[in-house]
Amino acid sequence: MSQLLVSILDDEPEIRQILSDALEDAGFRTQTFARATEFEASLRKNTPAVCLVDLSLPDKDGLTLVHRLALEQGAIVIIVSGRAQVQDRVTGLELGADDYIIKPFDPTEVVARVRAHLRKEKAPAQSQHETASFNGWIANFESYVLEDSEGEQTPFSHAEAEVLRLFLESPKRLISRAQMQEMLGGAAGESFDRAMDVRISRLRTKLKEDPKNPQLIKTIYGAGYIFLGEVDWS
Amino acid sequence: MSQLLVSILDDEPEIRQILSDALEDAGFRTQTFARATEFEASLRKNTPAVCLVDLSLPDKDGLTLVHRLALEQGAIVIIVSGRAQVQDRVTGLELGADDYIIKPFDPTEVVARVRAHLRKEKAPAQSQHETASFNGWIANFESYVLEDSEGEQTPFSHAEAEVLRLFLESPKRLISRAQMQEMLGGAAGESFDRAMDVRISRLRTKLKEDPKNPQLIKTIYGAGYIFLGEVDWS
DNA sequence: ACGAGGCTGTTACAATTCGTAAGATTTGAG
DNA sequence: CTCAAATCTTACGAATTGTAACAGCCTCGT
Repeated sequence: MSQLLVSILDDEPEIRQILSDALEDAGFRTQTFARATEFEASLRKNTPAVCLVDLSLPDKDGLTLVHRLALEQGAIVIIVSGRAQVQDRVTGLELGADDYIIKPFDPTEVVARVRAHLRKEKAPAQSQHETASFNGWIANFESYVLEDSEGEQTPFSHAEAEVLRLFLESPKRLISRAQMQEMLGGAAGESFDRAMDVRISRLRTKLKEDPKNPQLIKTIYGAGYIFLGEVDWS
Repeated sequence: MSQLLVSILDDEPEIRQILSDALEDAGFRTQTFARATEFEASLRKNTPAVCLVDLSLPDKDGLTLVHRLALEQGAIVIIVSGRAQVQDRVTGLELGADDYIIKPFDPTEVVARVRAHLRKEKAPAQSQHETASFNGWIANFESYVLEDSEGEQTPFSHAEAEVLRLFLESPKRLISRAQMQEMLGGAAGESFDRAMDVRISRLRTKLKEDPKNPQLIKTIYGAGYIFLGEVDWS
């Protein structure tokens, strides 16, 4: 159940089918939409890891949609379009798309490109930062020590560090369990979810979170977690 | 503001010139190399932000170079190749390249793609307005907390947030059940109505509404709901 | 080798969320 | 006023998440 979700927005049923089949064969979960309004509705529920969007939509301007998705929500957006002019591609990319694939396309290549973008998101630049401060805390990833505003120090483990780093690298963004699994290289399965629960629980304890009302690590029922906090790497 | 460095590795002088010109016009600094060994030597001194690499090199296997650069060093690598087969592209991307541009290319598009990859690397999140105040209440959609005029805080759930956000985005306007279903991506059917009733009921409780005479969420019998209230997003 | 201690996943159970069902209540037409 | 439809509320249960307890594993120092 925890595979990465790819949303496909295209008005042609055939295209939807081809993309959906190829991506599911490659191990992704997919959602398809024929119209932008449906797609936007789904965004309130699920956060897809990647969005494949056709620009020629019946009910909305695709470019503004891409712009909102990519720049405001930070999603990975790949335009799949029949418009092959260089100018189209350039404006698409400048408005925030991460890639621009021209129809007709080869499904294999689409899958490869989706994977390439996901890989990059997972391993952003050589993370040479080793300490981060947030809301009075200082996390040191060299010494594996967490220091609170009074200077009291608590060590944290490697497993805790993985989760904490994930949160600190993407604050104020919903992180689904599937994304965690992807980024932490967890083996698929039911047990991963429980293990992640436990890791987060232990991390919350060290961060002195009130279990009833956590301030930093928020749970979104049925969706994932959000790390709130003003993070400052140094 | 120091300019970003782009390294270009290609055995054809013309190509090097075209790419270098286009990128420098776009505000980048460039370094060009004809052979892989020179390029590798330069890596020890400078760390380019992006590498444009041709695969058909005289002195080395381009693919292993790409692999080392992208996966081990975490650099942004864009392959620029004359080999247009889908298979070439797929293996290039799978070995770690972030993009694959086919010759002949349009320099404008290359620049746009370079920019797109750089943008993604450094601009992960950008959240829009997250709090709204109305009639003495403050709703915070980051922390999922509702605060009344006395400062008392009540958490609200994700499902409640969806409804509340819908109301706050369209105050003083009739919202029909059909619209809610559309916006919230609910499955059609009788059961959706009941579920929405319950959500609204719970929301009303948290807003301390008098069931007999609600001030904020008004029911329009047979039509839908209206949210009254002076909403102010910030 | 041995045992202490820490780390981590697993299991079992508690707590929370949220939709569904069912009965109560309200609304508005006739 | 009467009644049917629409809506509200409460209670319950399935799914999801939290956490305590346990066990296996690894790393130490002795």
